[in-house]
Amino acid sequence: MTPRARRSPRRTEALSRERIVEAAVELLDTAGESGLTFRALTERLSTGAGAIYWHVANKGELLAAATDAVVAEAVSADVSSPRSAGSPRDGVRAVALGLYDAIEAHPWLATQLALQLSRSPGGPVAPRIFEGIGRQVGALGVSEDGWFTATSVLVHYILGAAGQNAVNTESGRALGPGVDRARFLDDVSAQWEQLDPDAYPFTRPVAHRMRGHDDREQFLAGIDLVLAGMAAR
Amino acid sequence: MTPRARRSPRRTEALSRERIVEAAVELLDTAGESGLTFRALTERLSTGAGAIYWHVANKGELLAAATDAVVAEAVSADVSSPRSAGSPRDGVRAVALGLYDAIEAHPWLATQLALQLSRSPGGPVAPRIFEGIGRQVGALGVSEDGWFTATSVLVHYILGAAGQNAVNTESGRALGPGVDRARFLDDVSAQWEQLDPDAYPFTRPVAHRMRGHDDREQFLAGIDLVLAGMAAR
DNA sequence: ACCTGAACACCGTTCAAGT
DNA sequence: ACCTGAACACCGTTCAAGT
Repeated sequence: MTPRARRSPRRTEALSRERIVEAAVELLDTAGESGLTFRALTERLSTGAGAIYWHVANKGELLAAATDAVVAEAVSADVSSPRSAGSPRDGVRAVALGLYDAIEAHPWLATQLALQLSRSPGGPVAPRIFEGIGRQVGALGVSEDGWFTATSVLVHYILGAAGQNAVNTESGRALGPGVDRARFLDDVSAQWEQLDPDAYPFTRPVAHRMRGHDDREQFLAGIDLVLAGMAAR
Repeated sequence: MTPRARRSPRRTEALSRERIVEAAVELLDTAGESGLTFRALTERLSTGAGAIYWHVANKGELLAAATDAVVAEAVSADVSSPRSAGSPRDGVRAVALGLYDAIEAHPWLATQLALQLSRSPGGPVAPRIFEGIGRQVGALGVSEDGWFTATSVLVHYILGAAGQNAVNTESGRALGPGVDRARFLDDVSAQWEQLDPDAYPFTRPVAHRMRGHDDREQFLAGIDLVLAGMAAR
């Protein structure tokens, strides 16, 4: 927590895939998506480019590994949290908020998640999230058919909504999470309010709903809607 | 439909933003995301790089414009289609399938949509889709509160599910849409079936649901689930 | 087996110069 | 106002050479 903890990487440690992925996450967090370059990475790890390619096939694989590492932590963290000890519905909420928070903490995650899922759904990220959500949904006791559909809808909604609400500053978040976020949503709201009323008769009147606060509450309302649909089958 | 229709761009026409965007879409369709470079674009339009920069700020803006152009067509196309003349539920289905098909026809669209929405939600793409879906949802007659939430869930689900099911071959789709797609889903299914049973007790048993066919039906089942939740409020 | 780092191919963007 | 195209800065990746 000290301002300048760990400056130069300890050169004594040997290079490994884990250390490379760890450095990549740190670089993404501090310098944004455009900050992750092999040159920046070699400097941070005080090594050569070829050394990284010995452990990692290419940049795409590195980004996939970084995404998976962060998602794995986010999904597993809340599974047995005290909050999920409540109703099954609370369990779904807990995992959803875990992913929501992870995207808020790592702005690059929204984009990478979307890239990962659309470009290589066969990768490790999709089943990990699916399992995290599905585990909670399973506790609600429905048929396999309803379970699969509900979990699919929840996963896509969570990733999409959290991604769209994430402040993506490209150079890491600037101030505290609350401050930035409120201004960001205000901006989007203002832009939606300036839409042509004739072309956007439905969207314009609800633009104010994005204003300022309670995007978490709105996010959870969507989850409740899906759960209600599941119960109604 | 002839194999070699329009080879060299007619140099007589003046350059314009529309022609550039049109060429970008064609390039994305035929050569994939990595095929869209300013060099390929200048060659296709038989012009210089600076000429493009006169009409378009940078590559990001060009990709946003290409995405918006395709989405605008997809969303508007089905709004007054004969199929949406049925129940309001059919209207939602029609717009959803319109976007689904657009992503299938333009594999790069899934990625770009995700990038656009997560990186610049203030852009034109988000409200356009929101309006397209919301218009249909509005016909179902619910309170503004329920309307906003349901539309949000639907939009994210549609984009996420369609994106994940899209075959992304990076160099354009290879064969007919049906053939490729079935094999693609089979592959993903096979990979999910090889997951560790202990770590994935919920996901592995439903892997077979991705096999081969009827992903459209599964897609629509998710939409019905949301609509059921809306009615149950 | 693991690492070095110069070299290569390629890309987005700029800008002095033209019409 | 609109276009040309060479030049620049930067990037991912390779590979002969080292230990």
